Amino acid sequence: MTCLHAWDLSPKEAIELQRELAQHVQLKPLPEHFEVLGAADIGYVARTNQLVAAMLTFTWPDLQLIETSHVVSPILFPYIPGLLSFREVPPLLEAHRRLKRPPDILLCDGQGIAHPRKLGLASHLGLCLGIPAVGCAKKRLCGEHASLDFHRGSYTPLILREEVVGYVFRSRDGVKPIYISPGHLADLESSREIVQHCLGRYRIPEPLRQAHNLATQLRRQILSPT
DNA sequence: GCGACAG
DNA sequence: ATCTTGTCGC
Repeated sequence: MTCLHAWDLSPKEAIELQRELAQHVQLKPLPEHFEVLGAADIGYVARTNQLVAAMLTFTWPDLQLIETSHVVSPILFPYIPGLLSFREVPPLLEAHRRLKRPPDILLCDGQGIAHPRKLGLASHLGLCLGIPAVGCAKKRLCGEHASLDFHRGSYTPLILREEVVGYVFRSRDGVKPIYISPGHLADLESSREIVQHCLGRYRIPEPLRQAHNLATQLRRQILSPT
């Protein structure tokens, strides 16, 4: 496919690339059996203008931590809503490369196909790595949905242009919902199920919460010796 | 033109 | 994303 690894792009070129890459996203049920689940998150170091990419892996289905990897890198692309992946995918690819045992499925902190051009961070990253990826965002980027029941476990479709692109999911009683959408080699139901399986005591699924914790911890490490 | 807008 | 204390509610 066209320039899967093109990162030095103008916003206009990035949008065109998204339209091209979106045609290669495959929606299908996640594999029923696999061994390693990965979780990816990014932290921002304002003073040095750097990103901290963290990737953790866990055993499936018991979610015991296997290993962690991270990379600190300069920011090569600004944050523009809809173009997040061009900022975060490069460092995440490097963090992935540093793992001894790469994950079979990846959970990402951001949207999958619940994106204006059907190519959110999880889709882009999944395509680059050639593995199943699921998007789990804390905020809505696009799409509309009905009101959501108050209780943990309830969900409602996220609809974009007449199409269901994800689920708005209540991970704990009364908390703000999370936005689940398939990234690549995943579908709506299996994406929702895998996230549901990863729920712990907090709003954010445990693997992603731990990835965020590591990124945050590393970020402080960079800021403190100053 | 106005409002919305992942991290 | 990150800056930040107390505070309301389950």
